Amino acid sequence: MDEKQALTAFAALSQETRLRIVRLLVTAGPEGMAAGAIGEAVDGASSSRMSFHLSHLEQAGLVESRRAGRSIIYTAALGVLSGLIEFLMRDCCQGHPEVCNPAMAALSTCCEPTKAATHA
Amino acid sequence: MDEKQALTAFAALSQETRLRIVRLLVTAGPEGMAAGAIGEAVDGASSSRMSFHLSHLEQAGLVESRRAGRSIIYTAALGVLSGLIEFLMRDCCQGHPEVCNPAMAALSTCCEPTKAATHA
DNA sequence: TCAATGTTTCAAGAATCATTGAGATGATGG
DNA sequence: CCATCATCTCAATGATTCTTGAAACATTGA
Repeated sequence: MDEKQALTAFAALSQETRLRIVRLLVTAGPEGMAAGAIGEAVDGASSSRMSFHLSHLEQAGLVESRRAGRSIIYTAALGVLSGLIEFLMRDCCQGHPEVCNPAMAALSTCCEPTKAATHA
Repeated sequence: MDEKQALTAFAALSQETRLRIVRLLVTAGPEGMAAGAIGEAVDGASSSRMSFHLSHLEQAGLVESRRAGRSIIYTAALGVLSGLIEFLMRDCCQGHPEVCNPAMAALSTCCEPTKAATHA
């Protein structure tokens, strides 16, 4: 994740509808959701508006799509999301563990403390 | 950190000059940097442009300012930054440790594995 | 092949955001 | 008090982004 990708990802996440889409898709897991279902769940938004935001997110690399019959199924790109977190943290932690440590504490509320993590 | 704050923070970080300012200030640490010095370091930008971006960042809560003589010194708001990371992670990890674990590994490159972190 | 369904594409208009330059404000030293 | 320095504010302009509605495209079932 370089600066340019991070910029694009931040821009994608800085819009209410898109942020909600991403959150929804992350919780939806690997099966993902059809564009229409996302629209209903998120906003009651028109199909063209949803399509606009979904393709914006796809350009930014935050979601992926596949066709299933007439529907197009979107899934969250978990790898890119964690890359963004990494980017933020790498930048923020340089000699300032007071940034990382609260983040680490937050992580431990949903992941087992992976103390096996190797120093890259 | 609620959705609205996160949205504002993402918007603030989605602009090249502002993202660079934040990175610069984080590495500058608690002493911070004067507006003029930030401008030179980041961009060679005009003073009014710098002021625009700095106050945008301040509104978003990502930086703080204090006056010192004629200069105004800006510092990164580390707490808000880690709050944003937390927000991203809380949302992204729900039942999907494949998002958190790489982030955790990344963290461990700059922070000691804080396995003492308590489950909130 | 036809009609229906789910989604995308396109063009136009409204809204928001970034940059510029001029001028205002506030602090300092002589 | 005046000149200077550092920064901010404001209004105008240009650029980008979001929304809307109409039309196109792709897939399915009859």
